[in-house]
Amino acid sequence: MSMKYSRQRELILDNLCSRTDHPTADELYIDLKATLPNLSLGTLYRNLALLSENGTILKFHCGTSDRFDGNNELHYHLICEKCNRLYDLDHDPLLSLNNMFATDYKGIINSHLLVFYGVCENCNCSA
Amino acid sequence: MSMKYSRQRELILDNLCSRTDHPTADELYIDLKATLPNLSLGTLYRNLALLSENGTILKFHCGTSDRFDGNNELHYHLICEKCNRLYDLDHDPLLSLNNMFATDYKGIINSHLLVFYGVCENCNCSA
DNA sequence: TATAATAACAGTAACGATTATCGTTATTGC
DNA sequence: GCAATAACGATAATCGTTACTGTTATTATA
Repeated sequence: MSMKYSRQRELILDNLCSRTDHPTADELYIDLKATLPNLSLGTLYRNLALLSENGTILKFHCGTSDRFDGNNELHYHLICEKCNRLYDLDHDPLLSLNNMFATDYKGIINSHLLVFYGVCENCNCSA
Repeated sequence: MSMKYSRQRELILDNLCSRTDHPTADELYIDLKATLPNLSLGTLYRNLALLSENGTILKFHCGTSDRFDGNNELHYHLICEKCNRLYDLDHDPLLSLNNMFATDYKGIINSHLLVFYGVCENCNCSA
């Protein structure tokens, strides 16, 4: 089942890659309505699933819903415990973590997910 | 609103702490039905929420549902990409990660979640 | 140990994010 | 062009979780 081109998928990916706020499906949907007034929420979900399954984008669960990231390179996140937003953290990828845990492990370690919990700069300053 | 004792909560916690398979609410429910035939699913969810909010247990999202861990100390997990099970990894807590990322960060970092993706020992051996 | 206050319960309805279905439309290879 | 089929829009269904309601159990106090 090879992929066929679709304008909807292209615009979904464009939109996601142009932003760094890790939107939910619904947040993307609202924004995409401007350029694709007839876009169906089902189409959005289907394409987000396709794109995350083939590794083009990242998907992870945050609060009650999924959030998406157009940057599929290994990087780290902070979830603010006050405002529940999700932020990128600027740090080199720690590939050594995989090796560190692979020692003495009889399975295979391919990748990792590292999320920090705390208070973001905004919430910390305005507190 | 102080907590009152309840037999249901005690048995829920006992059950969760006695196992290492990180059950979903539903998996716990099935097991608890043996000792608490009248247990309501709402009661189970309410108590799991209470226990995770006060730090007695850990809750995290995995696949389509939440999974719970009776071990609330900092430790790490592996999600097997073949069988989708969740395993504990035996490794010292990396408190230095918090410090490493806190440098130059103007917010606050309290804790972290580190999950590895790969293939578990079982799936790797039987492949 | 009776009583009053209220946390917790069982049962069930509601919610909401996501997925599946279905008839139609668009893309692609021949 | 044309046939095959991936993708679409619209909408119904799913399912994990939460909220509601009247009742029961715990706890502190008299």
